[in-house]
Amino acid sequence: MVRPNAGTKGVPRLDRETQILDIASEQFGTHGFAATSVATVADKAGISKPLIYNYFGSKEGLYEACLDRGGSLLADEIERIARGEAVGIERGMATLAGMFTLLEPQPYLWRLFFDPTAPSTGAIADSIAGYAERIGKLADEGVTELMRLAGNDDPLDISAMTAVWLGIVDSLMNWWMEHPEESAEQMMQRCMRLLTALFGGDAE
Amino acid sequence: MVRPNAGTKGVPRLDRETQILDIASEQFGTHGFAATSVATVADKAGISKPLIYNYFGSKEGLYEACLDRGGSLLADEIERIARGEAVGIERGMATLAGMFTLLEPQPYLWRLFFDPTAPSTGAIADSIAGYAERIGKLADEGVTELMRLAGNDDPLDISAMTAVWLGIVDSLMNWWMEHPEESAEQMMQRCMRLLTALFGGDAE
DNA sequence: GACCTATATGACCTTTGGGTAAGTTACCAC
DNA sequence: GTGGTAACTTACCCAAAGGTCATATAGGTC
Repeated sequence: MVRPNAGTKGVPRLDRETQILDIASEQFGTHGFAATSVATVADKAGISKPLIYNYFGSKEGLYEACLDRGGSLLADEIERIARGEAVGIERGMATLAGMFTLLEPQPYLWRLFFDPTAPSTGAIADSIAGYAERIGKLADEGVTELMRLAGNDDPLDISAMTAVWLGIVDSLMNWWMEHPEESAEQMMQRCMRLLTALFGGDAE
Repeated sequence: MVRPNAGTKGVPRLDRETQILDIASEQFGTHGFAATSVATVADKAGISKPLIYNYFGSKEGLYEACLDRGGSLLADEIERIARGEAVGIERGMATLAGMFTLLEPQPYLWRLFFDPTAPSTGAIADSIAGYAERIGKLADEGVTELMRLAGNDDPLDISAMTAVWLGIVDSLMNWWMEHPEESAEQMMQRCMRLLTALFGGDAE
């Protein structure tokens, strides 16, 4: 039968891989791992399924490549902010600002690391755990410092507060994805206003 | 072939339905809608798949029945608390206390309403939206009042703050499910300590 | 021109899960 | 005793999705 582009020197592999990962990241990040099919990614990339399997080995391999690409961006940025001088809530706001800016062109990137339908064992789980550890470690540091300032060093309290902080970030990201017309700058200003509403003027 | 319980007057239908919903709620709430199969629910209930389809019509019908049963519990409790006199953060803490108590025997109930793998159109989506509206409406009332006290009546800010509040609740529920040894009372005390850590003594 | 490799495809296989067909029989009413 | 119904089952169907097989050929090297 006719095979449209078989036997062609098409797109160089590295370019094609980047294109595939752009589309796959958006699909996985928007719909979740389980609800995204390799066939859909291939369709949207204008290629065939076997090519994706040739390059990435499996659906999990594809997801892992997406994580590796996006995770470095995310974790590097959060680590960069953590090296700053901000502490406590100020550090939290700085982290949010950096993430809004980073994620503005690709807000779905966040969801790659917080997807309940991603595999919970194997390479993907290990990769997610690795990035979550990097991200959570910094969150934990920031939270531990804030809790220490408040005189609380209970490990379970710190763990719960870290979970709450990540839950706040997650809900803001989700709200933002439901309001894509809001810019990163507007989101940051909104966060400052919410902070002020909660703490009054001393958040300044 | 042998059909073990075919042709028996087994369990009265209402009793069997309750049993099925207990198991289905736990499976859906623990694994999510998509990752829960009707076959698994049947296995754990010790019955066959066709019986579930006979009683509930479809997988979506089964989920909807779970939502209807659990949603009334959740929404009724939150509405009961909302009729109290507490305002602002005090009301939020009262809501948490009520929910911890309600959910202690069945923490997965929360997840039925916050499952990204549940269908986003059709009857289930409508049902979830209905309960989410009841729950979110109360959250929105509480948040609107808090924001008004702070001098902020921007609708988008209120919407974002409501999302943050629900994100906090969601992250606490998830943390709790990862620490099932903690009692509802301990969770409430922990929340008070986290609150104190953030606001200092005036949260008392 | 021959050979090799890179880039690519349609067709196919297998498994899984939503759902149904056809059938069984205990219990109850008449 | 007969008929009807409720509660129930095994076997089966179909579609979808993960993944593979066999094949095509443009372009580059020798």
